[in-house]
Amino acid sequence: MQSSAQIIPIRTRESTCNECAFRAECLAKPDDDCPAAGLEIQVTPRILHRGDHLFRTAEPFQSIYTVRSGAIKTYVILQSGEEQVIGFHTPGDIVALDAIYSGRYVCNAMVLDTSCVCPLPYEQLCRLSARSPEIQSRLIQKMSRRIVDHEGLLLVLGQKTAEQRMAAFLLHHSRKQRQLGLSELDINLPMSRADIASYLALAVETVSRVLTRLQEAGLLIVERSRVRIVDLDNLAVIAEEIMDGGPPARRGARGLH
Amino acid sequence: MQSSAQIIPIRTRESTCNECAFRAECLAKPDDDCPAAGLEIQVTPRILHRGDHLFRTAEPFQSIYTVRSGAIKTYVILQSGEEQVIGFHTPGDIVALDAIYSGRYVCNAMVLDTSCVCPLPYEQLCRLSARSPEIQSRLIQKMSRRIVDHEGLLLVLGQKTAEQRMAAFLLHHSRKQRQLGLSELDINLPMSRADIASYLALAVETVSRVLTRLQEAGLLIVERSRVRIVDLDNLAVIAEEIMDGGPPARRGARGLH
DNA sequence: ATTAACAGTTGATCCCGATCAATAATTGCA
DNA sequence: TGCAATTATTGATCGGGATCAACTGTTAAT
Repeated sequence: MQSSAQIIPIRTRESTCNECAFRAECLAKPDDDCPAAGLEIQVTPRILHRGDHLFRTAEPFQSIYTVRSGAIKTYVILQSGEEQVIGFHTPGDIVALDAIYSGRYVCNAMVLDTSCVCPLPYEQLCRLSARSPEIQSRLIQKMSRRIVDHEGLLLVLGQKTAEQRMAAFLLHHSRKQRQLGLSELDINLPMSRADIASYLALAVETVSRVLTRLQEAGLLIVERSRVRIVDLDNLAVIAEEIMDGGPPARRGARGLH
Repeated sequence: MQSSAQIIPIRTRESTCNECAFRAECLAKPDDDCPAAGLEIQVTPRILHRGDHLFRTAEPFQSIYTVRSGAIKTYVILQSGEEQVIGFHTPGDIVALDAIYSGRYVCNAMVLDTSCVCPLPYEQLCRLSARSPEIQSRLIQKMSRRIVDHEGLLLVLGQKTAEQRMAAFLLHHSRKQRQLGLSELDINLPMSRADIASYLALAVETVSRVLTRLQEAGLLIVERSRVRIVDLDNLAVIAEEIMDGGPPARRGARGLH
């Protein structure tokens, strides 16, 4: 369990690990029989700042990244030259799950707000997860979650009005913040209106108008890159509860109980 | 390597396995040292017919399914009572990857055309994949692929016109058929216009009109549930190449070589 | 064959959100 | 601190696709 030289246990000594995607593996039993004990992986957390790129399209795929703090957007450049936002990633999310398939990054990943990420070299992660059913299960769980989220987003983009999309978007962030133990009413939006518009498939003007309308309706208060939710219930009514499939899980399916 | 009683090797004796998602594991070296040799899992292929349900929303999650032949649609019922199609699944696809996260099926899965599927009990698959890096890698690969596909679809729904969506849809099926060794110009569409409309977030009338328009433009010939592509290149120009991330892969990332 | 139920096509109208245009507020930099 | 550049908001117009409506195959049951 002793780590030598540059190789340190996945339970890195850096920062709190509270929101690390692999927290349960590393911290569930903080001091003794951690499931990953004895399994080693090189994890060196990185701090990045607004505007930094984590990786860019077509670069060879090396690592996936767990977001520990901050916010990251992924996007592609369309042949028209304009940027298309694919997703926003906050603490607990894993970035670059879509790169595994092709072996190269298919998005650009740009930091929106000072962030801490843990690069997990994919080759090493594979070996680790081959030896630890918990970690294997957790990775698959995260990927399944991403698929569920995408399906929810597909419904939003396909069937919902501008107001419903915005409501669903805010609600989604509200729930994520609650999961992280933060306020569910005080939403921080580190991305620009243009980013939100692109992500929700709306025009920037529409995003602006809808926010104004929701504010006039007394559902929320908009203040630059922060939104205070006043009436969460009615916001949920507008969104009509289609994003997010439901609460976490029951049977984690990590090997038979 | 001998299988006893009901437990048979994953390399099932049924049908050809040509399009089985785990084909490479089972058939790469057909007779001797198959990577899954010695690892056992209960696989009993099932035949289903048009209208049959593979599973329904909220049923407890037991198995994921690999599609070996036929076609299956997944859908949910919205609170409005109307059906929303989530996806179409053809040979080589895995159904129910989104159920892993929550431990219950989040979609209904209905058979569109006589199909053969292999139920893979998830618990068993986990144990198997914990012992076989190849199978673990292959499952993760499939999940990553699904995420990539969803991202492509998000772009289509978010940014493309009715004509572009239809073109992208047909192109997607064309490519899938080519991968399966079938004609890339003679597309079979076992789903109804309503299914296509729901999936592409269009009205049924629009699907009809767009198909007519594409036919009048000489790009294809529509004959009820079959579409003959006449001008594949220009169809691709219309779709503007955004669905599908690109060709398969280079480094499969199955343990470092 | 008859007919009912359904699936698909075609036509006419309308509306949500895109686009164009102008202004206002922020941010960054000298 | 002020000016330039960027980002956000508000207003006016327009159009793609939804919706409503009518009609035309297709299939299946008797």
